[in-house]
Amino acid sequence: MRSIKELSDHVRQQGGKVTPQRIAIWQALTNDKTHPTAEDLYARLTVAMPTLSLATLYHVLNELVEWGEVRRFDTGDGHTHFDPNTTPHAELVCLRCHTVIDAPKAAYTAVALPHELAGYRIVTRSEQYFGYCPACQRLANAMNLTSDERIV
Amino acid sequence: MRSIKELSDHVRQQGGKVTPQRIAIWQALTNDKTHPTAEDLYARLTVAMPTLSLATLYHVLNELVEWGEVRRFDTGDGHTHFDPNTTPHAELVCLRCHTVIDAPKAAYTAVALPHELAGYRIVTRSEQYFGYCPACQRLANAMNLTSDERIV
DNA sequence: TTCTTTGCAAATCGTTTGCAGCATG
DNA sequence: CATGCTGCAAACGATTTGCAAAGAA
Repeated sequence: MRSIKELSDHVRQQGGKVTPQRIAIWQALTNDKTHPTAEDLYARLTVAMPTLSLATLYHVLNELVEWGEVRRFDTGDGHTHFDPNTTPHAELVCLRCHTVIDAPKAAYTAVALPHELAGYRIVTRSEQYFGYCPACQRLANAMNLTSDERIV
Repeated sequence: MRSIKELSDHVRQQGGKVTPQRIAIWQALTNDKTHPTAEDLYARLTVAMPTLSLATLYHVLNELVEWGEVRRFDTGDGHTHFDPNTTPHAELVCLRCHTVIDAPKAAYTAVALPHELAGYRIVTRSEQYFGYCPACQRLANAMNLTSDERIV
């Protein structure tokens, strides 16, 4: 995601207005590596800005996604997650408990982002690895043990 | 996604049952490259199996995702899309109209899928490019022209 | 027979929308 | 001041859940 200053310029260029709500949301996302949901951000933001509405938050998030400043992705937990980190990296998502962390650098494609693909003007790229986290693997093992015991 | 036969074996190994509904859904997904939503699949399936319920479809889709046989992803249109294609490829998603197509082969990471990353047992990987499709670019251009005319 | 799965319908809940008042440029 | 933005609350709609009946193994 670009800086608050650059985003402000971008909004004004589009004939839009730089409001305290937009700035607050942009600030909350800056350097955020927690892959927050809208609810996560709302909880954080309302501490300092109690009147902020979820509707406004969604509106600002959606425009950031359309601008390619933030990526939106799905972990299977029924909540949409957002990530302002558009630098080369990949996420690691657990297929059972749906937690997300950034994948080790070695796992990410070093291929440069093309400007154009099949006539599409490319803005950003997203990469996710899906598997089972250490905790869920232990859980699965424990369940197998139980099944074995039942056989005995 | 693995073959119907392999999936049948997998279900039985887990102590599950191979039902006509599961088979029908597996068949519908086999070789599907359209990135269907649950509703898309439901419409297709109920032609031959009118009593199939959406609840069952969602249940079967969710278990396929948990097994790593199918990937679930989000295009921003409010519908979850599914893809049984777990071979190396990437999707191209329009940030404005939310359509999805497979990206050209050249755009996909040639990096082999690791079996393990940060303690996670890796099952599958997903890669998406986000940008603006030709039609939405034309739309944006048309809108800019209108603005210019307004200045005159 | 046993235990999983199905189907129906209702419930859930994340997200969007409409509109009147407000604030930015 | 003109227009875009906000907040509220209601609407929406995709997905999930509970439970009784059905059917694999």
